[in-house]
Amino acid sequence: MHLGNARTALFSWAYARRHGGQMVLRIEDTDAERSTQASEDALLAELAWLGLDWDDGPHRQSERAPRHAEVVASLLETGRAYRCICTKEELETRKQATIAAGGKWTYDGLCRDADHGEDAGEHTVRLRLPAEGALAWDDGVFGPSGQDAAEIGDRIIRRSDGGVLYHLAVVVDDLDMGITHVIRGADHHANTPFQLALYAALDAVPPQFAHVPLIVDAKGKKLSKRREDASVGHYRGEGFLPEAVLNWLVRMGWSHGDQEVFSREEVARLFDLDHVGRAAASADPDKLMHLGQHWIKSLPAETLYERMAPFLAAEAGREVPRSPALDQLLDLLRERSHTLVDMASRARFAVVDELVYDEKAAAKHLKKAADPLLAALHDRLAGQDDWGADSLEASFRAVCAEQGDVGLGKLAQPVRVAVTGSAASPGIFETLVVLGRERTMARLAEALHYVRHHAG
RNA sequence: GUCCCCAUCGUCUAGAGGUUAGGACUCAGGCCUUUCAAGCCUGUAACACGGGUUCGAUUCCCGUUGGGGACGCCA
Repeated sequence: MHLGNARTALFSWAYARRHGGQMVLRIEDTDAERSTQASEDALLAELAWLGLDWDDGPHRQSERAPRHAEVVASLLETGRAYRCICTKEELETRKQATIAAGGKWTYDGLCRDADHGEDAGEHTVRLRLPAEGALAWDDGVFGPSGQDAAEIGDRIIRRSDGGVLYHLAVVVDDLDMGITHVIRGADHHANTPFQLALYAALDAVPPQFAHVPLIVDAKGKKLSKRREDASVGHYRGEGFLPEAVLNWLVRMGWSHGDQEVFSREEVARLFDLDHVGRAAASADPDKLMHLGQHWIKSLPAETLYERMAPFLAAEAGREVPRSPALDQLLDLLRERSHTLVDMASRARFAVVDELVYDEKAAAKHLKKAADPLLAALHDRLAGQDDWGADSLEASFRAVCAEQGDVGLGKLAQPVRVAVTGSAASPGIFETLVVLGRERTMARLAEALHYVRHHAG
């Protein structure tokens, strides 16, 4: 699911929730080429992941083909639509000629009054637009909008293969499903007048339309569907929390004063079309990073474990059961992680058996100079009963004092590399507590061996 | 090309005639400190341009420029 679609879905959902309405999910799959079962499954999965639920559906537009055909037939019957036998090639030729002559092209109406019948051979069906008058509406975001009917021209509503076009299908479906509010991307703003003509031809009252500005890339261009970072699934895979992605999306184009952080519930309570802006917004990955961290920090321990479990398992190569020590570790890590992937890699040292030292970290901290410090600490801890953070700290400080009154860092860094393999981790005492006595002692011994045999 | 839309820090935005133009992200510096973060403090940084209207325009109007969208027998 594209970021733009996701945000549109979010706004629609929020609007419905805020106003006590019903959210209807309809999949517009009349283009068989682009609509696959896989794409539909992905869409539903992403919606669920974001926590956006619906009250009705999913409906598939493709299943309503008979109804669409029926409506076209009745439009033909009443003369509000007509058969057109102009071929694509003829149309293209006339269009180019018109443009070359400096004119503006809309369908020239050649078949408009020709009254072609069912026996016309291969033909399309066009909607007959009023010769004059405006097709106007009051947009929920853009305000008064509209275009003269004469500028639009009679457009095709049924292809020569009998399939119906999107514009006809949406209008019929929205009418049949009793849709009262349509919130969609601003790329549809210019399509709305034609759809209004369709409502008029059907003697129906159109719903309220609100067009939300597009999401563009860093260069200001419309997000291409081919860009992998334009999809919700991409961020999900990166380990971002759905809470973060939703928060990120809702702030593109919508604001609520100075508030930056919104839970799904708050969005449902506060969302408002009045504060949707009109300018396109570009998606800023840095902001997502920040929100990612914020939401990881905010999750309850239990939820955090549930979200982390698959990422932890991937890192460890096995299921990692929840335990008090793991919860403690996750708590230490949540402040410094932007994504679940990030956090899992930081937790790696505690869930694997074989530690691999980060090359640079080992070169810098596991040097000969660390030997006496590490050895003294190892001996001292071997005789220590209390494995609490406070006693560990006392031991560290005692070793530093007796080894020439060195700074704590001189000891802490080598130990950090020894037990986590990395030069960066949570506080060293907490880290040792989480790791437990046995593994700490083993890793200290290994590091000592490394210092004596590999270090330069 | 035609029609439509948009325009406040690099980015997301607040602002709806009178503000030291606010917040957030990013960036820089500082504090804290056993590392990495987090947190706290400070700083850099914006009303595209030109005309009006007005005692007074970021705010209203017009134009210019720039950007975007739509112009399909796609959705």
